[in-house]
Amino acid sequence: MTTFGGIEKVLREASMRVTRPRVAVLAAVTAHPHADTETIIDAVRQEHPTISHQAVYDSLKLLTTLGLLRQIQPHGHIARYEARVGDNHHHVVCRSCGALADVDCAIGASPCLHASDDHGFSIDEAEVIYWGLCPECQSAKTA
Amino acid sequence: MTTFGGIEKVLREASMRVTRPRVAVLAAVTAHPHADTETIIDAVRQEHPTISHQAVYDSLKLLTTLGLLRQIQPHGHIARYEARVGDNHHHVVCRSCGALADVDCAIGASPCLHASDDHGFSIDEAEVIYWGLCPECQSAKTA
DNA sequence: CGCTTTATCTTGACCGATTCAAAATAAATA
DNA sequence: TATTTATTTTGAATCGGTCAAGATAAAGCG
Repeated sequence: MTTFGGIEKVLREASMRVTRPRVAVLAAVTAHPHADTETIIDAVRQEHPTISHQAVYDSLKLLTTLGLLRQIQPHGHIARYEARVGDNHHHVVCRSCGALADVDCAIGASPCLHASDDHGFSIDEAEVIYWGLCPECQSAKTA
Repeated sequence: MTTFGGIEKVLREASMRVTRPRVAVLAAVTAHPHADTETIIDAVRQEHPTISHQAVYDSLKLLTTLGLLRQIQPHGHIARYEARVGDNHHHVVCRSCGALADVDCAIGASPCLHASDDHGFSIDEAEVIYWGLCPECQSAKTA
């Protein structure tokens, strides 16, 4: 299986063990884009009821570090994860209900990647979050 | 005093009372850009030792809502505040130590404000966070 | 200016996402 | 299959931040 082979290779190259929790967490996030940690824990336990929440937290952190997952955490909301990585896309977040959707940046492949004055920082990523109201909350307000 | 008059006017226009905690919090954030809540509490208490942490939390939230303050909260870091608002600037955050600096966007006044596909959201703000390493952490790594 | 109303503050308990730590388990290697 | 040690399990702890009830003080009025 592609997903399987992918994670195995990445883990081994990083000298990390290929464990059930790690594989299950990657699968769960792939199946549930933008899910929060609790949702992922539940999804993982559908298949493997004995996996602890701690193992899920650890796996999420490791997979994020290795670049297999990406963490999204808008102000005032808990962490969410997605398996769509490396394509430089961004997110719209609803101020009212926290709904989240993917957006490709209007500018192109590397939007805003260069700051006008980087203060000596070596920048490797530009993260963009668009804030607004989702369609549901808009109509709820006018109603 | 400009700051004073400014906050009074904004609060009254919003039908909010002008209270000591609110004025003190705005002054503290102005004096300590990018400070976290605890730092602001300490600063406020230098002048007004009896102000509670709750009042500071409430004031920060209110002033942020009214647009007098802006909250910055990069992943894995606690909330910080700044009084520089309305000029559409962004931030660089150090992945290693959490250091934070202001950046004006390279693109111009309204960087990336228009998403390619907004999924029906009405977008009012595009927030950009540049991730990287600050000068200190860069030299620490090579050393 | 003192009185009334009620928004705001103080106090102190509480919450929930995440982390820590120690003992138990299982992946990798020989 | 046995050994090593990275990972996981378990369960407590941490810590920003929030909630709630009673006390206080801004704002408006006589």
